Amino acid sequence: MATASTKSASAVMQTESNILAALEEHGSRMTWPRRQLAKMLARRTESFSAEEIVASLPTLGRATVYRTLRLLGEAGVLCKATMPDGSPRYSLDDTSHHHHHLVCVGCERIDEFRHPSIERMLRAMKAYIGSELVGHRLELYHRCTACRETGQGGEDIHMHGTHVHAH
Amino acid sequence: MATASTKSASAVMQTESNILAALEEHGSRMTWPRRQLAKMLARRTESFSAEEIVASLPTLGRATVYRTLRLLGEAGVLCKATMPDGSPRYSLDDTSHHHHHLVCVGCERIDEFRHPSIERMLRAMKAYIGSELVGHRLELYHRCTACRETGQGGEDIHMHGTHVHAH
DNA sequence: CTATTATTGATACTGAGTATTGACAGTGTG
DNA sequence: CACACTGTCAATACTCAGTATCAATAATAG
Repeated sequence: MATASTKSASAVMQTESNILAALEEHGSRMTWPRRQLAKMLARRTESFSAEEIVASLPTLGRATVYRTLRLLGEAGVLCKATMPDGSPRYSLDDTSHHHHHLVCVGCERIDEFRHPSIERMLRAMKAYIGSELVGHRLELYHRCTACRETGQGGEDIHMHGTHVHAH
Repeated sequence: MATASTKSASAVMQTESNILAALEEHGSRMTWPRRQLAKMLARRTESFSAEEIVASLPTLGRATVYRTLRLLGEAGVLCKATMPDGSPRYSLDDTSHHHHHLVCVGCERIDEFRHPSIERMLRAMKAYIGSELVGHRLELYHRCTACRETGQGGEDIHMHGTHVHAH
């Protein structure tokens, strides 16, 4: 378990070779730009935006970065979470199983978690809604213990209609 | 209850004067552009994008449209939901109470709902997560009965890493 | 080694807004 | 009613988060 900030969520470290292996398994060719990206991503411990990656690898084209991030998502080693303001943020992780995001509004750390109460809720909703449920989106926003201690992320959460609910 | 597509969710109709009253109550001045917008929105029964409104009211500036949509959100008569692909969609509704969105992937209709199992789940998560929960985001995607009958929205839901989970 | 096919980067585009700014309009007070 | 004081306006330009196009090139299969 890599995180000290919560007792419940985990963030699986991915190594460069891990990432490349996943890509290969997913049926992608092994290219220099992809190796560059894997190397760069493996070094990151925090979440990041796509543009940060674009900027930090100026020899790669934008399209390549975005394409590869999508591939990594499909390959199950990268996830894309939505911040309270709606902006996307990526993070390396084992995304091959069903899970949800626990996002810190202070440091933007993204953890994954699972909890039976969620599956239970989804089953209840499935029964309640008359029609065919085809998907769902759930993110929980919190202030991790580290951020609470340092006072990070204490500002009001900007939810201007985006339907991020306080409480 | 306005909808026939599900038995559980409701879409409250808002009239032009309703909308303007909410704006006024929220402390906004009564201006011609806002009246235009209210009139236009009151006619819409389906969800819409901000750009659709910008295009359909060419005498108003973009900024005015976006600003006013935000105000309407704050005033509790408009909500902004996130589609499976991450794009935002607006819909008139009574958003003054805590609720979530039930979005049809066929016709993009947005309904609001509430269910005790969700509150129960959130309470459980609050206890489970060690840290301070500050917000959450939840949307359910479904195919409404009308769309199932007409075969709309049967295509695969594009969730390319956005963490919209099937099942 | 060669043919096939995936991949690349450049460029330009879309969608969804936000920032800036000078002009103008609504309103509250005298 | 006049005036000042803000709130609001439209235009413009900008950001961020991608996607589309496409000709050139690289990876791999046979």
